[in-house]
Amino acid sequence: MKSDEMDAVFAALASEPRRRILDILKKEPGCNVSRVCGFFDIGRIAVMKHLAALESANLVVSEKAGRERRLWFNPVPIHMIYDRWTTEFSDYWAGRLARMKYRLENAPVPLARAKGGARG
Amino acid sequence: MKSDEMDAVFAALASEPRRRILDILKKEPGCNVSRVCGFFDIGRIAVMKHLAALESANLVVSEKAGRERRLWFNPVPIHMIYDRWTTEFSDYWAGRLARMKYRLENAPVPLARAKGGARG
DNA sequence: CCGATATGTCACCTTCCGGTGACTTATAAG
DNA sequence: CTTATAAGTCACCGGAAGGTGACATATCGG
Repeated sequence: MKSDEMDAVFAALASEPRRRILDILKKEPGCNVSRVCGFFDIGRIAVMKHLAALESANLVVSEKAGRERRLWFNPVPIHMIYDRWTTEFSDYWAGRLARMKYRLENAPVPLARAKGGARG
Repeated sequence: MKSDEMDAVFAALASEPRRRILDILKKEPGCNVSRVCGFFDIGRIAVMKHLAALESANLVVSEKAGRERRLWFNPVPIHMIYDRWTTEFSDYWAGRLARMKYRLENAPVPLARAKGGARG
């Protein structure tokens, strides 16, 4: 997966309405654009732009059926990221994570550990 | 994990320079801002803005040590998303994925099945 | 103190994003 | 044909993102 493809996927996911669209398409696979619009207060053009972002990230695929466009959620890009994370962060997931969580969540800005005690 | 926290995490990850910063901090935990800047062609202010985005997503934590600011990668938000995906997409990961991959990767825009075949 | 280094802050610019309305095209239905 | 519906395209606007330089602040070293 190339870097700009990752950009597109993460950017697409970085928006609550777009994540919601994915939920809708999971529940109603093959529904059309108007149907998706029905779940939102924003206008149709805005929804179509969100769909365009999702399609360019390959998180949504569509096919034209008559005058409608039918939409499906595509889990493949998310699965690829998931797989990558499995290997990329396996060290952290096992054991090292506990220490990090201690360091990071309990001691946000603990000034104390400056340099070698060279304080003056 | 709240929705706007997700927004922040995904938005932070939707940028190659910011993902690269995470890689740097994994390899050099505790390094300072200038050190990170050394890996980039863009200016220091731009790097600091990227760091601010990462910190606001809680993907990076820092502590002030003298005149320096030391930086660490925080895997916790990624781990939370990973865990969520495990449950959220487990249906797709198992079996249903194969069918989707067929449908989606071999037939990107298969206009052919529009009206004739009544999809299912 | 004084100079050098590391970082923080501010104003500014350009580009992209998310939203809008107006209009066009394509299909369905009569 | 006509009319209604689904979708696509275009221009526009406000605000946020990503970059810059100039300047301010804090710390280290002598």
